[in-house]
Amino acid sequence: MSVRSRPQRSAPVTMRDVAKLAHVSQSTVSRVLSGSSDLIPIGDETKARVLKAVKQLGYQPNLHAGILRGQKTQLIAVMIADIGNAFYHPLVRAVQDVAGFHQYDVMIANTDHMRDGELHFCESIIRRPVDGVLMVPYHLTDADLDRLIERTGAAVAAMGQHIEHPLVDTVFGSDDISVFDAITWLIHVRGHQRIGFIGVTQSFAAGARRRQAFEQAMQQAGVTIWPGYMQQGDWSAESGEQALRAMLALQQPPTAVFACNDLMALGAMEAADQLGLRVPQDIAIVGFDDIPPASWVRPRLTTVAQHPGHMGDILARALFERIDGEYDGPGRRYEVPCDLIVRESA
Amino acid sequence: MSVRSRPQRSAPVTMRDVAKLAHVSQSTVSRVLSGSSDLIPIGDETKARVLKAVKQLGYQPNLHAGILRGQKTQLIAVMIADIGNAFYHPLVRAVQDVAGFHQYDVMIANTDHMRDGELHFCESIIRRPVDGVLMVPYHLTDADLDRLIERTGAAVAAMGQHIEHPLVDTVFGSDDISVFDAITWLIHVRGHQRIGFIGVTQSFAAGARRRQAFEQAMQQAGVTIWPGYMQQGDWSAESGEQALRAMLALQQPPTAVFACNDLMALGAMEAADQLGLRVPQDIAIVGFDDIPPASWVRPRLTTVAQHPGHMGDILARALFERIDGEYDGPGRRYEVPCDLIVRESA
DNA sequence: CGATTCACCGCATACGATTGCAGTAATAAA
DNA sequence: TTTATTACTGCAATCGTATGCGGTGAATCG
Repeated sequence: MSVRSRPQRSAPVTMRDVAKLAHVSQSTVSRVLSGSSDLIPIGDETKARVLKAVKQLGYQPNLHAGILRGQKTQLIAVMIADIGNAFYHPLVRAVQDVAGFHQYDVMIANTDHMRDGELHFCESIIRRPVDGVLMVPYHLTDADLDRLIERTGAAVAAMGQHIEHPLVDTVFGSDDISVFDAITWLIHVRGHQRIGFIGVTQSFAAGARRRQAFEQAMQQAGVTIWPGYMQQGDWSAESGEQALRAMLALQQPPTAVFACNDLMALGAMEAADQLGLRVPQDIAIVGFDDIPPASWVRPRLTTVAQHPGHMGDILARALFERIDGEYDGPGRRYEVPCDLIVRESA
Repeated sequence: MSVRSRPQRSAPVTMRDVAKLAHVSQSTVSRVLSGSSDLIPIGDETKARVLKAVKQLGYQPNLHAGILRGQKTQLIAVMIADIGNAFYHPLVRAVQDVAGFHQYDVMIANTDHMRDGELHFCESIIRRPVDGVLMVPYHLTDADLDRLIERTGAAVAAMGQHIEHPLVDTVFGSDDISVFDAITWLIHVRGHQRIGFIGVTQSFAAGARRRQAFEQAMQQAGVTIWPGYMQQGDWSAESGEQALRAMLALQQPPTAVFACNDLMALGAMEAADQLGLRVPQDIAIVGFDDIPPASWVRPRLTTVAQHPGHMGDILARALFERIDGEYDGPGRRYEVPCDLIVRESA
């Protein structure tokens, strides 16, 4: 090859170029390529000439042109909180795989758990409409989704129990049940009486739900929640570390803690280690999510497994059913159960 | 709000709608909105009417129309091997942040380390041209990149020492030097003589380079590499586990191993643990990358830190300098040094 | 042999926004 | 009063593709 030092963007190859080379009209090229030659027949010889010209010029159709004409964008958008959180990787990966199977590209945006980020995402989609949107919203309301759907006509699938829009398919884990079970297990099987909770702001629906499940489990077992036992983090490992430190500074520290996600649980383990406490003997720790590092640390983290990969797969398939027009009924709700994975940290 | 059960995608609001409402022509609306009213003046009263109509209809310009006319796509594409590998997260995140700052959306594709995947990515970009491409290619040649640039006119930035296209900006870590140093350190400071290597196929430029650095370090120190000490994985934790198992099954197993990435090193630690070996007393382990879990495991992993976030930032900034036309000279090469992080596993 | 049918192909328009060019009215200059 | 200038606005072409409609030549039918 010869690498020119400045490859002038050679004028892009269009259908007209192909047409000229094949001595046919541009419409004929279009018909040959789009397979509509079944309806409006094209001579075999002509077809061959066109195909040859296509190959010779290396013609690739320009998607943008078709999009303007109202065709499919062959693009879906994914909104998550933070690509840096391992919880989203299997989800994103599953979505990308399903999309790839359908010949679709995937746009990804982070919101950092902020409503502004989520709204900004919607604006982006209105400016650049896509065929489908797959999201993990924390703050968006059904009204926001309604606006999005009305303006863009996109199919929408979302993760989260709190989404109830009539046209949006949703998946969600049975996290409330699982939290309840995990706490109950901590009390009755492991014999803990002083249990702390590392949660997040109530503005996260998932956070509020898990906290409520925690309180219910405690109450039902007749175990009291001591002051200072309800700490708040921001989903990050660092915040988990701080939260546990705060609890351990109490006069009567808990003997076990439940963290709303693994990252915070891992941070808590770090704090325990630094304070010279043994896990689980001095302080038992239970996480939520079951991200890979949970089974790499020592002691291995006892946690509740969600199945983000599976969830992403379900969501993506549902989304493409709508995009492909195979389904257009009311929003479907898929619940995928979580599993308590008992390892060594509790 | 009222959630209709089937919000008919209300006919999208176009400039013509705005024009009609404001009793002006569509071109006038365009001029008001695109700020070109500085060159071609527009009456204040007219301008106000247009703006009011825009707000009233909630008009948002359709990006696709402008794109077809040769405007910017406001979109960049990112190609990585696997979003599931923690190494790429800071990189992707940095790119997304820089892109967001420039009001750009980001498309992401995985190649799973396969050449087919990389080529498929290029085809996608030719079909849907973007303003910029940021990639971590393992197999793509300069010729492939040349074709990509020629066909799409996109600015390209890549990670990898082996990319030398005259129009592509590149970043790369000084991984060869770091591997050399790490091995030398293992020999002279830690006193190891029997050192194993967990690498990958030679078809990965990075793999070949690190392996060569390993061999050079060994040779220069006059330490022999025993048969069976060169194992091959596929970058995954599982493969690292198997690789160490294979080495430990040798009659004379190594006392230390170097793994080409942290995932494989973590897998090796897992294997050591299962075989009842103490790290680092029985077997020392050194990784490469310094992903977060490296400092969560016990013993903490000694590893060579690359700085993917920093690299992504550099690459993204370079890319946007080209996109914005602030730079269009020859490809720049940025080297960012790696650091040996001594922790507890070696 | 004239009329109908059919196979095949091109013309022209539309999608939504930008922009060169032209046009109109009002004002300024001659 | 005529001309030149300015301030403002509209017309129409354009990007690349899909598609309704119309046209042409040949074959078939009555």
